[in-house]
Amino acid sequence: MKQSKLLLQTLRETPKDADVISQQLMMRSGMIQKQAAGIYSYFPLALRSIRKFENIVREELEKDGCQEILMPNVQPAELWEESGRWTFYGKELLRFKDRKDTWFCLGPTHEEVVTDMVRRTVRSYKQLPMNVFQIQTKFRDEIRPRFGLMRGREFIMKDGYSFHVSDADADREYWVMFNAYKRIFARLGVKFRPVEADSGAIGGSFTHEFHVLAGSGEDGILSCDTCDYTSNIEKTEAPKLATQDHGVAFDLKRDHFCTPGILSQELQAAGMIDTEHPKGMPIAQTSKFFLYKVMFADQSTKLVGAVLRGDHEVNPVKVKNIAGATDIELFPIEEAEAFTAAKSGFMGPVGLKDVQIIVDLSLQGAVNLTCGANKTDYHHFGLSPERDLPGAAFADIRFAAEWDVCTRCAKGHYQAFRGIEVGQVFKLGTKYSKSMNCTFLDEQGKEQPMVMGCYGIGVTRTVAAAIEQNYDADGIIWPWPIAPFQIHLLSLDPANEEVSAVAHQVEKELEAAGFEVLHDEREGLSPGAKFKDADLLGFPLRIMVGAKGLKDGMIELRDRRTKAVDKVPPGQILELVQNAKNRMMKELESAGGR
RNA sequence: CGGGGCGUGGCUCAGCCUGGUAGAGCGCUCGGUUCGGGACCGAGAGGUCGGAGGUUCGAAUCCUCUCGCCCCGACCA
Repeated sequence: MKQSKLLLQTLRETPKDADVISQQLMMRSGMIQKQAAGIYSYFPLALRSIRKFENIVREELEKDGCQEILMPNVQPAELWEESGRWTFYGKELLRFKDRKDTWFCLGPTHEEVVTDMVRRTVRSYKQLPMNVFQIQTKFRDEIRPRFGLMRGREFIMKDGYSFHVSDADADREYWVMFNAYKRIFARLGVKFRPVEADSGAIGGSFTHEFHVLAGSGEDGILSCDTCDYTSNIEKTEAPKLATQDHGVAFDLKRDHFCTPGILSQELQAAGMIDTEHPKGMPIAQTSKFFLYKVMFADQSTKLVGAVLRGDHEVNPVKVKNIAGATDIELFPIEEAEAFTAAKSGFMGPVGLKDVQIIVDLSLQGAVNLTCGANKTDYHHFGLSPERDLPGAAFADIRFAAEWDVCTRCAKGHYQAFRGIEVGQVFKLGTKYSKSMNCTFLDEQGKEQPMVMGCYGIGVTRTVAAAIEQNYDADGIIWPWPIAPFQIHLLSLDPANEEVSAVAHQVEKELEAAGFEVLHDEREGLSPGAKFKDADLLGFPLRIMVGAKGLKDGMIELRDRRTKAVDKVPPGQILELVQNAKNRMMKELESAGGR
């Protein structure tokens, strides 16, 4: 492919509205252009990468018997009304009317359509299980699209759905897909982790997210350094810490400490001074308190108070799940202050009415704690949650932290990573099959709802994530399997006849051997400019043909990642390229996840 | 949706405070000299200054309204 004819404009300067690396590099390298917030055009280079990744996905899914289908982007409201999501899905669902005044939406996901397809086609247990997928453009009208392809409104996604006669069979398929995803991301050549995640209010079901590891990732991940336990920090089980020795329990001393005007936990602890604590309280002997308003599926609400050790962080997702709620928000500060009759910083769990109190596990059995007195500027001392908070539940509601002991193996410690969520496997159960009446006849001739699973991969996000993990100061460093081209061939003196002849010969030879070559034969550009462009585009291998090298009968091969250069006569370049490819593919095998 | 910021040739930005009829660098075209890490000289093309209204003899500049975009907080692949 001749670069002079490629639809491409590289930029020397970073467009000002690009703020993450992948977006900056994809815009500078002419791969994408923004059309509107979160909506991009893909140029040939980008599309080549996307297609390559899609094909990896296809190949691996087809190995497990998944069938590719294509569903409509524009979906009738009827189906969404049936599942109940027309009202529940919020504003991310872009809705509009056609000329006949009928409501439609742009598909943000396809559970409704696929369930409709299957219920109209599958009648018998003999036709199950069934696993179908599509690779298609999705639209979600995100409140705040950002980070280029990482969180667009329009994006390409692989979504797959499976249908089963039983829960057990859905579980079996879940792990089949889990392993298929591991193969897919391993082939991509990126570092990744399958991560246990919060399954939300759907309840009982388990789910894994697949994360590409990158410092810029939006999600926190904790991974045990000894066993396989890896989870989203929203979900990571926090170990119960040993109860600390706070001496012999005494009664609750009300309004014991006065730390006026001091809000932060550390300063408060330091300011809690009495004759026995002239230097203030240790922070682990203080407690902190948060009031949440939780909402349930039937739209009712309730107040929940969370009590934690002063040096721990509350995890609202855990609080929400323990309360059995579908949604949670911090009780607005003014309302909370009115409710407790104390300013922020001095609220506490003692004596509150109509509040469900949940105490973190690490405070179970603790005595002589401090807590807010529900009186501005004052704290109680001597709190014993089990004694002083009747009706309180004890549960794990704190964020696990790096170096906490793993709850699964009790040996290892958590290590922290940042991740970009690129895929998810999820057991749906019968949520859609029941509401949409997607049933089959079992061996007894009895009608049963199908058990469903769903499996997503953000295709465009994955390509962006691969860049987030593979770049340097000069540009992208593509992993071989999804590089737009594998080889960048630079004619440094294209007007020189010998250079041109050799370069075209090399191009032909490599292409004949099955390699993808972009030939930069543009005239009138200095070598330096071509080098800069080549580094920016970041194909794994670069071949340089110049008059200077040919004087000695040599052309050069350079590795984008290591910058190592080999010189050979043109006749040996094919062999050298083949060796380099083999080496890179071998290195990829060790780069993947576990 | 709340808070903050920005809209000026394809890209990055100056000019705005203190109104006087639009500028630089990069990119692009043509000619010439260069040619191994973003070369140089000369000549060009390209902008209703996001949009509408207002103030004024005169608005990129001041006022009002609007649209779009970006960043920080609750959703998600």
